[in-house]
Amino acid sequence: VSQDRERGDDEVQQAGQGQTFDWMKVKRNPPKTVKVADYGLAHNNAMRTNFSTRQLTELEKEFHFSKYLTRARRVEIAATLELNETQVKIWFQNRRMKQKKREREGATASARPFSSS
Amino acid sequence: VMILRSRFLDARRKRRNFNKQATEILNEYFYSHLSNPYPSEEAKEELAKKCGITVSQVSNWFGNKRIRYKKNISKFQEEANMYAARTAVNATSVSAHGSQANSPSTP
DNA sequence: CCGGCCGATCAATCATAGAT
DNA sequence: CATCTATGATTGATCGGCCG
Repeated sequence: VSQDRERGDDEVQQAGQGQTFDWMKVKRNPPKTVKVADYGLAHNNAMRTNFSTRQLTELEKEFHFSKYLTRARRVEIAATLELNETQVKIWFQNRRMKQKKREREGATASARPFSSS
Repeated sequence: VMILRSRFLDARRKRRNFNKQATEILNEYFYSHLSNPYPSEEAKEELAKKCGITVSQVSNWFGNKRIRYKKNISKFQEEANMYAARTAVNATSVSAHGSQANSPSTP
């Protein structure tokens, strides 16, 4: 349950009021999304890839077919969609979490008449 | 920039801001735990109940709050002082060990 | 020892509600 | 009414822990 520890050092200048705690210094390492000599999209690293509608549609289709990937399927999908195997793996990972979240929300179908102001 | 920009416009289109009271509760928790604003699952559930929102929304709120706060601390200084004064329950217990034990319990 | 998964979170961005 | 800002939600990807 712990969190990321400070990676790299830097000092966060604050107005001298509240102190600067560790969580405020947390920095994520840039993505290593190697390759994908695509057009105007993510490159070697340090960028959040924007999946195309085609890729997302295909991934959704595959997910519907099977929530989990097999090595072979992952390779196939990655090749077809011009993505890294890691990206496909992560996409399925996130997709499963999303599914779980939706189920949880749907299950908690209690009366929730909005929050009035 | 290709066409096809129409991201299946998710549900994020019809967004509703939370109550002033809900925001009040969330900020109170956030600033009274500024040393470690990471509510446990149980704490999130309690906050969700008090605020009349879902646990996911509580998570989103804290996620956004944390990121935006550290992005520009000075911008929140005023708000921080306000809530800090409002809640004297300051816990500087970020010290050693990782024993949890957060929030009360089931009411 | 390694790779995949889970759960939580980060960080950037989207789209809208609200303030000016 | 147009414009700029505050804010809730989404999501590709990271982090640490756990497991086979």
